[in-house]
Amino acid sequence: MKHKIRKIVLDAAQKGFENGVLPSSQIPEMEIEEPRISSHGDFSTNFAMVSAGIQKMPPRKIAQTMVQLIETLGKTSEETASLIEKVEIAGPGFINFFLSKEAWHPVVDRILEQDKKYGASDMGKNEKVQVEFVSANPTGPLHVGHGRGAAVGDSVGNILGFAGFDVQKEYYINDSGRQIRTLGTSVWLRLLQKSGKEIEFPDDCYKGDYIKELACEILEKEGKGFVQGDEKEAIALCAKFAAKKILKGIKEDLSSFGVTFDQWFSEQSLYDSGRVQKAIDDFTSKDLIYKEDGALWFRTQDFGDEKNRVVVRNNGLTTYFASDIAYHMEKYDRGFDKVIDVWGADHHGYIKRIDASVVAQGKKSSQFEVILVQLVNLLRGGKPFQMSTRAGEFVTLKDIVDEVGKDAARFMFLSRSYDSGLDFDLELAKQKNSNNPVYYVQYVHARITGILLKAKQENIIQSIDFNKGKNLNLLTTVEEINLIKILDTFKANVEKSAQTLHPHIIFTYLMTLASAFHGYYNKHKVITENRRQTLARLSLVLGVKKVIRNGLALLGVNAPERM
RNA sequence: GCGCCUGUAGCUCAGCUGGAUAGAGCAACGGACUUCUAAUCCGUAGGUCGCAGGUUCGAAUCCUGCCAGGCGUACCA
Repeated sequence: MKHKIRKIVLDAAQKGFENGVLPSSQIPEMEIEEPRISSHGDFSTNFAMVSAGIQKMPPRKIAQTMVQLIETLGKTSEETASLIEKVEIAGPGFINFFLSKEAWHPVVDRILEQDKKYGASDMGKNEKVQVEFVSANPTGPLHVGHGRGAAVGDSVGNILGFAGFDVQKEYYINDSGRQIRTLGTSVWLRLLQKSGKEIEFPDDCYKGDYIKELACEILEKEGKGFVQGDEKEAIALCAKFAAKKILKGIKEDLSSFGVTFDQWFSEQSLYDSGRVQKAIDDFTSKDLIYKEDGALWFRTQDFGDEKNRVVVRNNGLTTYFASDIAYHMEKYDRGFDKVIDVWGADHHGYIKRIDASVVAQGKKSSQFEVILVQLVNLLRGGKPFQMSTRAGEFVTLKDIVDEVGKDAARFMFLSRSYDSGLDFDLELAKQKNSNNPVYYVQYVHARITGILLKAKQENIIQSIDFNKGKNLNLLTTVEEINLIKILDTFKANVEKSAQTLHPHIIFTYLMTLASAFHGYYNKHKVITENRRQTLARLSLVLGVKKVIRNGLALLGVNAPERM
């Protein structure tokens, strides 16, 4: 609807220039906005104010001229005439448009026709985008923080896909390097303890109970003789076994959280294929890497980092940064126009150096973006939930999904901007009332399904799903027009969400739509004695149902038929 | 010290590519089920948009400087 209004303004301005009532044909940046206050119309533009300088006329004078031009336009264009009820000038020079009720009715038809595609956009122009998220080390189960990252990454991927991007979701497995060796050692030591050896468990090893369980499993599988074997070999075996097992658990936990990946990418494969070495050689030949104090340094400082960073330590081992460089090179080689990494906020110090490596290989800084997800504060009944990472006790993602459910958890994670820290209250997420936003929105879907089922039972409609609106001109109450207006903005919200990479925009939108629907539901009956009006209202609520479903799908939340 | 994020109602937060009287939920108080699901709705009350300057016809929104909180500042991952 907004772009229709914009077109009318542009046409009018053009006409004004041709007629000589406006001295300039230049069109400045202007806004078409939806005023908060209904007395300011359905749409409003600041055209007159921002044109004052160009036209060398006072804003209100321009506005007056424009109103006349738009009225003239209405006389020649039937579409414009049927769209606009009246145009007013207000305040310092706002031009306010009041639309006719009929102008809104086609929106319902569009929703029913487009169904699951309603709200989709071609804004991404099929551009190839990769979203990499979670990528937790396979050294332990996923915890709450990973959950938020998973929800955000998955959702951003969905939203970008819906907005016309060609999206691939990827998980990077850190299956190489020190922490995997530490994992192996941890399991090995627990295993030795199990078999009766007195060993002090080091502080820098993983302490969770899952390590002990893994040790038991290996012991059972390999038999008692295993502890007598070569230690180095045994640790390597432990590491491999544990990492594989843990990764399997991670996959399961993510899957029950509704998150699936298009690709799981192994860090080790970058070493095996020689890509890490190739990246180092490549940068060295371009003098981007130099040797100092026995280590190899990448000149990230030349790209705005605070200091240069080590890629190969003086003991000959590569740092994670080295494989990260190779990994990001590999991503672009796969043809992605844009690469998005979702990281926990505690990693923000890494942005500059990865960005440096991206720019150093000739990509634009805008082709790489990091979504920094702020930390989660876990609460229970309003009280902070202390987690002792040192003792290896923490609340896992699985615990949360088991306790509050996938939908509630995901909705909660996506309810706020990831720029802000998030309080996640387990008690609150479990409540099945208005304290818990997920039910508020899902309830709309269930309620509407109930209405449609009843209408079908009473033979008012043949099927609870149809793709053409009926008697839409009978939708005339303020609540109905208001609902349609909200439905109309869905696509704009999807686009904004895709552009800013902020899923909570969809959350906020769904809450607004749900609130408008519940209000309507309590004020008006859908099924009434008036059959024609009933059909009109059924069309409208079916539209609401579809938009709720589409929106929830973007967040990875189910839309239940019944609750 | 430096970097990133945050500061809006008692609480949790939207709004931040500048617009006309700053919103929602929770909590508080008062109402609405003989009805298509009350997991809902309606009403009342509640704000120096951290502080101070600046840009602008117009600033919660942009700029600068402070103040406060979180996180980070390794040849760790």
